[in-house]
Amino acid sequence: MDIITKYNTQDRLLVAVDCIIFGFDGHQLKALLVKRNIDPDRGKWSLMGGFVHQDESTDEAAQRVLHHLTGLQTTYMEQLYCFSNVDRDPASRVVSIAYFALINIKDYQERIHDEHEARWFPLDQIPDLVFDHTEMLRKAKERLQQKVANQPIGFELLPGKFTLPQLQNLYEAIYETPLDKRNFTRKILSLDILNKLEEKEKESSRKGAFYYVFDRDKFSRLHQEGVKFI
Amino acid sequence: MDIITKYNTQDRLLVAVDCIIFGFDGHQLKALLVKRNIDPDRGKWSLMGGFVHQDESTDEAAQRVLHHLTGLQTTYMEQLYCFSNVDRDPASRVVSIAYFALINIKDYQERIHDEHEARWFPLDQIPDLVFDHTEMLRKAKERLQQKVANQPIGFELLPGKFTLPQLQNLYEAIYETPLDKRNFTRKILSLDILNKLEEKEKESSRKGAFYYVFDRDKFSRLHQEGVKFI
DNA sequence: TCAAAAGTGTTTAGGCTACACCCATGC
DNA sequence: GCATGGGTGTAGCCTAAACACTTTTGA
Repeated sequence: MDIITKYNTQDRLLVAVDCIIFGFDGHQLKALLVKRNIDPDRGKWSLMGGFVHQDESTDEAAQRVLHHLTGLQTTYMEQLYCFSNVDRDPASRVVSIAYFALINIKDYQERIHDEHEARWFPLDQIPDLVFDHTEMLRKAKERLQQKVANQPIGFELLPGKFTLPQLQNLYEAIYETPLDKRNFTRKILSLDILNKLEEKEKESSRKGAFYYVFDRDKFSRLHQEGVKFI
Repeated sequence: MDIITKYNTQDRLLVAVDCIIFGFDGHQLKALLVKRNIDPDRGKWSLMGGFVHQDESTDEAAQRVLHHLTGLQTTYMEQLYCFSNVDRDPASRVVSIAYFALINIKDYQERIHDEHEARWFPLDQIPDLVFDHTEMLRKAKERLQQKVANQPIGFELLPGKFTLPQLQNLYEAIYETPLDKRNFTRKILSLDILNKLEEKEKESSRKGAFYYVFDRDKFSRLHQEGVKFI
């Protein structure tokens, strides 16, 4: 069978991307959802998604979709899983590649609300979602937990400078479990990937907490993979 | 925009699956490759793959492809990653979902050789592969290493009964590093997921090594996820 | 009797966990 | 001066790593 026969007789499918966008407001881990504006299921909450074009990779499609929603270009983004049940979208056969993104919620909160009917939902208050998006979100949360334990991606969810209590809150939110303050501090600082600033954050306490910044150079001097974070 | 307009104006893409099939012969970890029999790159070594049909999920497509090659139905199989670079297949735009499978090499070795131009290659002697299949294999190996440390999937690569030295060989092959025999034995046995048989394997030593079998019931009494194996 | 692989315990070091009090500051 | 959250040290436990000799048996 030659190439024309083989390739041309095959089924062609709609391919989509859906983005699970996580943000952290200092207390809660949240996901960004939009109101779906096409049928079927118009008006239900949904992950942000879109179809993959002929001339772009799924990574590029996911970046395009995220950029369209948030204006962000260089967010941390990672492919999650391909969802392909035949009847996952009742309107048509659509294979969807799910991506998850981590963004710093503060910087983009307002812009998002202005431009789209989008809202941040705490992970324990997610509404019913269209199709298999609930499953996608569940899987994304799982992956985030795994990932954050071994790679310094948690910092993507925080502003450039952050306090140790904020960082601990983030890890507690991701793991859904309280952590010991002294053990947490010791372990993070012992990795030697943070730089302490002179400046203090004074909004959430009278004493104030020192700001730290993540030092990518220091980190890259560790093993690229496999460093245990928490 | 209504559903007809939205869905019908989208690009439709060829979607394929490619299977990274791992086997273990008691000493080496191997991958099953086939000679590609269509253009482009006819005659080059390749992962086993095929196009996804309109009426099947990618999981089903991967099972179909694996079954076609090996006759196996119920192998351990897991989705690996979606590869979607626009020019990954020079003949046409094809999005490929890669799967990796673990099979017991001994039971199926002859059948495979008879029916297809397929061969087992040790992982350190993989030939040039078509398209991005080298990258797929690299990623599969990485995933196997991660996975086998936390879940008892290594047993899928062994016959139903196996000796501790065989099991250790397997882990050494996957991790590409020697392990201490005493520490290995103690750790595996302490998990209490193996049953020792009376019978000994006598081919590879004069003394003989006791056979063990993996006990799925005992295992499922442990946490479903998150047990550290090695 | 020798060669070749199987089987078996102990010691040590490092990391993880649990735990409670003082500090700095704004009101 | 008091309420609030920030910051700090130690001791016990457990797990992981290092390490060498004896056993079995076929040739």
